[in-house]
Amino acid sequence: MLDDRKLAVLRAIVEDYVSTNEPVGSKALVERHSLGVSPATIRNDMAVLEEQGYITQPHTSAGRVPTDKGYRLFVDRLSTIKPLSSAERRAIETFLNGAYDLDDVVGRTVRLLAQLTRQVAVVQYPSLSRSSVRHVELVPVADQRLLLVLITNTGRVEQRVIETHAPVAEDSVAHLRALLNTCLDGCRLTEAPGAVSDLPEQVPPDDRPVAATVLSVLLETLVEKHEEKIVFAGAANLAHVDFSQSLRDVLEALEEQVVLMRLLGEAGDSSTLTVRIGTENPHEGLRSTSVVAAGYGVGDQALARLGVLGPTRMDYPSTMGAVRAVARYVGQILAGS
Amino acid sequence: MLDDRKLAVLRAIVEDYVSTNEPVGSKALVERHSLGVSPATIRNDMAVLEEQGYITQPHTSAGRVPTDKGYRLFVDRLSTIKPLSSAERRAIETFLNGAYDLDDVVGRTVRLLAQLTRQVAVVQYPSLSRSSVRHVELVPVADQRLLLVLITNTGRVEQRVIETHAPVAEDSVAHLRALLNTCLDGCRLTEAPGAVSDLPEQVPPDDRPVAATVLSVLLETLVEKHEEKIVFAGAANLAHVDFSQSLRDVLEALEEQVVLMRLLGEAGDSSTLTVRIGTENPHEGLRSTSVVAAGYGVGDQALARLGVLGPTRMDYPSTMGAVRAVARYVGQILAGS
DNA sequence: ACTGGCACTCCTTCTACCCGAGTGCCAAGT
DNA sequence: ACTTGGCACTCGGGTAGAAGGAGTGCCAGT
Repeated sequence: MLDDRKLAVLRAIVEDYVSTNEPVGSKALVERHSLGVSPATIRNDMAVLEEQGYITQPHTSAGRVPTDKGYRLFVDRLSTIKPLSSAERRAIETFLNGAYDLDDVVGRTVRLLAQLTRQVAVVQYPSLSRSSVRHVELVPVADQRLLLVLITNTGRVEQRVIETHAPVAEDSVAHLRALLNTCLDGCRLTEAPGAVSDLPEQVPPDDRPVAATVLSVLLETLVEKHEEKIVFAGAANLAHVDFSQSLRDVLEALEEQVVLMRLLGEAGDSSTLTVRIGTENPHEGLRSTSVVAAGYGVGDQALARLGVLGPTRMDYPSTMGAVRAVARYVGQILAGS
Repeated sequence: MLDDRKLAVLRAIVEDYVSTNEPVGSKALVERHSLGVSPATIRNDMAVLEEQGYITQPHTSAGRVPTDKGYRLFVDRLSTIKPLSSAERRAIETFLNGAYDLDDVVGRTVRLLAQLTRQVAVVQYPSLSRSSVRHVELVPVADQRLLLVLITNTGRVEQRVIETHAPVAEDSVAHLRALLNTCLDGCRLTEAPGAVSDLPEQVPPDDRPVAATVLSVLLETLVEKHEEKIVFAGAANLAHVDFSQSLRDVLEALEEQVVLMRLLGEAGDSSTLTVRIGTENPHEGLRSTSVVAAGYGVGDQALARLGVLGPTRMDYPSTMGAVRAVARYVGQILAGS
């Protein structure tokens, strides 16, 4: 029911609208793209496209604007992901290679992605649940306080202060630390609760209350807090876009971790790009924004996701190219460290 | 040259303009404040105030608006810091008490301050240079990689991955770790370079290259990276303000660490409030914003600063009250942990 | 199936205009 | 010497109408 030319028209409309930010009319269309037919013909096609819900006109006597459904079709069938220029590739490399710890990697990534796409970038920290324990450290920092540091194979370092409610001997701490490392070394975090279940039996009775406290904090850190950390950058890029709704809503949404989490979606297959357009979005205030996201990680397994948020009227091919490239590169960086 | 009534007029103008966001005229002024004189008299006073540069009119036949100089006088001599309501005090307590590590304290603080003032909040992490070492941890995370973790008495945890370029034996690592802790425990970070200067001599010749690498990374972490970390929240609160300049400039400035640092100013005496108004600001894009900042820390010594950024047209007494209260409370929290 | 022509719609821009808030100044009053 | 009421003046903002123009839908012809 949509022949090739109608699809070409839709594609042209999306492209023109994205680049000019103005409703596109039939005349402008034939001038800018060599469609080989007259404006009148295009008008007929447009009428059909509109009837089917792919485009709409802001008011009579204005050009057409793609609807969310139109963008969806464009993304699914009419566009190909645009590879980055070599200059951009080089920028990614030089920018990310200087990073020296996970915080730095994530921080650089989010700024890079924002700059590359001129939109808002969102990066989730590698999820704890898919990581495994590389090392557990237990350090007394005061009379009745221990600091628990957990280092994962993804470079993530979690720290928690533990109140012991009673002084703990150095020896006990050292013993407990050794035990923890024995139980947990290399262990997937999801399997951690099982791995430490019989640990209390191995500590002297006197130390059991402390051990229990430490364990409960440890498990809490792993289970409750897991994959909550997420950052964004490039809010300034929103300023020059005029949103139909208030910019405030978008900024508010961005400051809520929970919303950001849902925005990026489930961590699925590492290499898949997800595009969520306008009303497909879970959050109320983001109805006129789109999100392009991808998982990143080591090998096939996605550790977390990153993506870009912008107006529905965005340059999908380029954005998708940037997101994909950055996701891959971050995966490599993480694999190497 | 400015008698009491003229000062009262200026105060009234600032207050009215802040609350209504509209140029205030002589008639409105006598109606809303009991000044006991006629509009004509006020007009004369206004003319003087304008001549002296405290107020200005956007155009002839409009009311008056305070200038930066006017706000300055208001803040310095015409206003008193407004204490928080008890509800607000309670909010601070309940919100900050749940924090369990430094990241969390800082994160909660910045969100709290943003919410309290309905503006953009900025919080600097406790400076490394004024902290002392509580513990140094050195953990092998791969064949040729060590993770260096540095824990300070302010609860800050710094981590760096170190490439050793050669495999290192467990024993050597343990020895080095012990040495580091002996040298550095309780040591002020500023004195760290001296404290470790003779450390290389104490390690076996075979391990000296590794020790040197570790030390150089350690010192680099302490010296170069120090006090760079800073966060902000509440950007959404900027959206409903209409800036004379573009909102984009402000958002851009906020995303640059360096600018944020200079914004808060030097960490001086812990309890002093600094107010920087409009053009007093160091940064180009922030010429129509004001910053209210305070140091926070344990006791008299300021560890770092926090503050609020908003339009010059802000409610200074309340903002100053909130900043002061939060700074004090964060100091208490840090002292206790 | 495509095309040119044409009438129609309706947004946008421009102009002219009025209204009113607010001012500065002045002369008179205290 | 300050304060006050009166008054003319200025200028921005809002409204109404007109002109302009981009774009459409439809129709009849090829």
